[in-house]
Amino acid sequence: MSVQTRGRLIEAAKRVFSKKGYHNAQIAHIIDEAGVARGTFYLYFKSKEEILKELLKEVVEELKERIRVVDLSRDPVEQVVENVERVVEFALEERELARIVLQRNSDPELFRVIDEFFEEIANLIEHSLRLGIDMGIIRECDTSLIARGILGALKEIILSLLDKEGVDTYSVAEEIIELGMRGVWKPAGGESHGGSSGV
Amino acid sequence: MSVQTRGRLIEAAKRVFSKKGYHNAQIAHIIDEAGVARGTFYLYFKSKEEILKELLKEVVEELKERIRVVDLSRDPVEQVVENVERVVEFALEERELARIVLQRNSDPELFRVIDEFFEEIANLIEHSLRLGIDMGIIRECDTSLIARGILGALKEIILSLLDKEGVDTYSVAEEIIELGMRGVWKPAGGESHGGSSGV
Amino acid sequence: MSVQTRGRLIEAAKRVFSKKGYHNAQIAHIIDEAGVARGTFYLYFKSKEEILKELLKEVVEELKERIRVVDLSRDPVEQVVENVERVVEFALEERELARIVLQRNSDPELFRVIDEFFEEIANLIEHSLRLGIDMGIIRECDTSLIARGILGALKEIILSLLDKEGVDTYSVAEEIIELGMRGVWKPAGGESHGGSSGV
Amino acid sequence: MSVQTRGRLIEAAKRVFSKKGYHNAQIAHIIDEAGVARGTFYLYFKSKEEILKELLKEVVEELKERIRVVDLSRDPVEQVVENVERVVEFALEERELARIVLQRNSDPELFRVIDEFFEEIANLIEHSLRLGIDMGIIRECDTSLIARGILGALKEIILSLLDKEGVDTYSVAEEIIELGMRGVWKPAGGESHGGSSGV
DNA sequence: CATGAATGAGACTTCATTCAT
DNA sequence: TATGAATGAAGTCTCATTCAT
Repeated sequence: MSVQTRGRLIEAAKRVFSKKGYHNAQIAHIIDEAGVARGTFYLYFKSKEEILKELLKEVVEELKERIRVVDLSRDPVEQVVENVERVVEFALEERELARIVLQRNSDPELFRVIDEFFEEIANLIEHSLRLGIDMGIIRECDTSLIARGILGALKEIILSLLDKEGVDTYSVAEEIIELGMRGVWKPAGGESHGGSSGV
Repeated sequence: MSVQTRGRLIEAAKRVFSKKGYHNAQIAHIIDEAGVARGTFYLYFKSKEEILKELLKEVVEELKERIRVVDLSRDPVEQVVENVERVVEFALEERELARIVLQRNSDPELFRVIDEFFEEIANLIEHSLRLGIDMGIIRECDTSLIARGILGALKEIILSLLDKEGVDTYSVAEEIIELGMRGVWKPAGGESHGGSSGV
Repeated sequence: MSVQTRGRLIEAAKRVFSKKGYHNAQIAHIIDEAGVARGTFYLYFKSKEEILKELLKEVVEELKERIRVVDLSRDPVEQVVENVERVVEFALEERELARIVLQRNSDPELFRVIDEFFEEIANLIEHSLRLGIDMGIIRECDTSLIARGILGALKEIILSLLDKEGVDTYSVAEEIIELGMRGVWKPAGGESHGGSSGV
Repeated sequence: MSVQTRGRLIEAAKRVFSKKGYHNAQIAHIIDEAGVARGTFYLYFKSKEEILKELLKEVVEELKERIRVVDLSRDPVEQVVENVERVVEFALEERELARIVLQRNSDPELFRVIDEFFEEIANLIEHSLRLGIDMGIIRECDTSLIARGILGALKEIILSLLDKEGVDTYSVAEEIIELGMRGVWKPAGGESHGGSSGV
C-alpha cells in the first residue's frame, strides 16, 4: 500500500469530482488523471463511493479544525471573522474539494457527512443568535430561519470566490459578517428601513 | 399527443427527480409513477435530459412572472418583500420543482438554465445595491459579493422551508429582507458592532 | 415478457452450463447461443446465478414427479424399477440438465437445491432399507452407508449413459436394481463369496 | 527453492480448494493460508491451474500405490477388501484432497488426470467382472454398467465418510464389497427377489 | 529466495433508447 | 397514440499474473 499512489488517486479524484460531479465522474477518468491502472484503484478504495466519502470526511475534519470556539477574552465578532476567514482560506487552498462540497448534490445517501456538517454549523449559528438575543445585542428574529440564511450566504459567497484569484480572505470574511450583522442598509436619517432593491 | 399523458409524465418526473435527483432517477421510475408505457415517454420527450430541461424552463418562466420590477410609486422595500413572498409561495406550491432547482446539481451542462437564472437574479440584486449606494441609502460594500450572499441566504432559507407545513410566506419574506437590510445586530448603545456568535 | 425468449435463454443456458460448467460459462455464451442481446438476458433473469437456480429447480420438480411412492398393491421391486426407469428416461431426454446436475459441483451455495434433493433420495433409500430389514427381507447392514452407495451407483451409471444412444431404459433400471439387490456374485456352490476383482 | 515453502503452499491449496472448490478459490486465499507473499506463489507454481494439477497428480500416484494387483495366493475378495480399505484410509488421512477429487468438478480440462484415473479404475473393475463371469463366479451382467455402478458407490460412500470421525476403515471396506458382491437382499425363502424400497 | 504494489483483460450488470406491433 | 420487448454501449469491479526492489 503505497501512500504515494493513494495520494495520487485522492488528488485525481478531487479534480475529477470537482470538474464533472460525482455521477458523471468515471473510474476511468480518475485513474487516467492519476496515471495508474484500473486495478490499482480498487487496491486502495473499494468503490467510487468510498473514495468520495473519504474525501468528504477529510474536508469535514479539516474544516472543524479551522473553526475555533469563540471565547470571551477578545472581541467575539473579531473571532467569528477569523473563523470565517480560515474557512474561506481553506476553500481557496482546496478549491476542488470546496466545489465538491458546496455543490449541494442531490444524493443525501452519499453526502450525508456534508449535510450533517452543515446541519451542525446551522445549529451553531442559531445557538449563537439565541445567546445574542438573551444578551440584548441581537434583535428578536426567527433564529432558525436566519441561521439558515447566514449559512446560505456563506456558502454561496465562498462558491463564487472559487473562480477568483488573489482574494483578500480577511476582507471577504469581514464583508460576510458585516452582511450578517448590519445588513446593507445605511441608516442615514431615521427611517425604519429604506433601500431599494429588485428582489 | 395527449396533453393529459404529457402532464402525467411531467408531474411524475417532478416527483421522481425531486426525490432521487436527476442521476439516480430512471426512466423506469418516471413511467411507473406516471402509469404509462416505456415507449410512450419517448413520444413526448426525446430524452431524459429533455424532460428535465422542460421542467427547469417552466420553473424559470413561472419565477420570472412572479418577480415584478420595482417601481417608484410605492415603498420599494415593500415591493421587494412582495417579490420574495411570491417566490416563496411558488416554492411551497411546487415543492418538488423547488427541490430540484435548489439542489445545485453539480452538472452545469444540465442545469445551465437554472444557473443562468440565478446569475440574472444575482445581477439584479447587485444592480439594485449599486443603485442604493448611489442614492445614499445602501452602505458602501463589495456589491458582487453581497449580492451573492443575499441570493445564497434566499436559496437556503427557501430550501429549509420545503419540509415545513403552514408557513406564513409574508413574514418569511419580511425576515429575509430584514436580514439583508439590517442584519441581526440590535444597535442598542452605540457600538459599531457587538454580537457574539460561534461562526 | 415473451415466454419464447425466456425459453430460448433457458435452453441456451442448459447447453452452455452442460458443456462448460457453471463457472466457465459466461453470459456472453448464453446470449450468443440464444441469439438475443445482452440486456435481454437481464430482462428475464437477474443474474447468472438465478438462471442456474431456475434450471435446477425445474430438474428437481420434474424428478420428483417421476418418482412415485411405492404401494403394496404390486410387486414393490417392480415399482422401484419403474421409478428408476423414469429417472433414467428423464436424464436421457434432458441430457444437458442431467449433466449439470450429476457433475457434483463444488459449490454448495449454488447447488443447494440439488444437494438437498440427493439428500432426500438417500434418506428415502435408507428408510426403505430399514423397512426391509424389519420385514426380514433385507440383510442387516450399515443402512446409511449402503444408501449412499446405491445412490452413488445410480448417479454414476446415469452419468455414463449420457454419451450413449439407443439406451434401453428398462433393462438399465433392472440392472441397477439387480446390482443393489443381489450384487454381482453368482452363488454357485455355497461359498460366502468368491469373486475376483482388482478393486 | 525452499521445499518448506512449496509444502506450505501445497497444504494451503489443499485446504482452500477443498473448502471453496477450484473456481471460487483465489490465489489470495492460498497465500494467506500459507503465509507467503503473492510473488512467492509464482516462484513455485506457474499458475493456479498448475498447483491443482500437481495436487491431483499426487493423489493419483498415492492411490495407485495403495491399490495392489490381486494375486492367487490368497482369497481374492479379501485382497480386494484390503485395496478398498487402503483407499478409504487414504481418503480419511487426506480428507481435503479426497474432497477435491470426489467433487466431480465440471471442468474436464482441469480434472483430466482424475477422470482418467477413474476411467482406469472402472476398466479394472469391468475386467475383473468379465474374468469372474468366465470363471463362473460372477453372474452374467452388463459389465460396463455395473463397473460404473460399483465405482459410483465407492465414490459416494467415501465422500460421505469425509465428515465422520472414528471410521472403522476395514468394516467400511467390507460393507462396500459386500454390497457389490451380494447386494442387500436377504435370500430367505426362495423368491427371486423381494425387497421394498422407495427408489 | 522473497516481497507486494501494480497491472489490465475480461467478466458482470445497468439503463437510456429504439422499434415492430 | 400506445405498448413493452429488445437492444447494446458503457460503466463497475475482480483477480490471475507480472516485475521492480
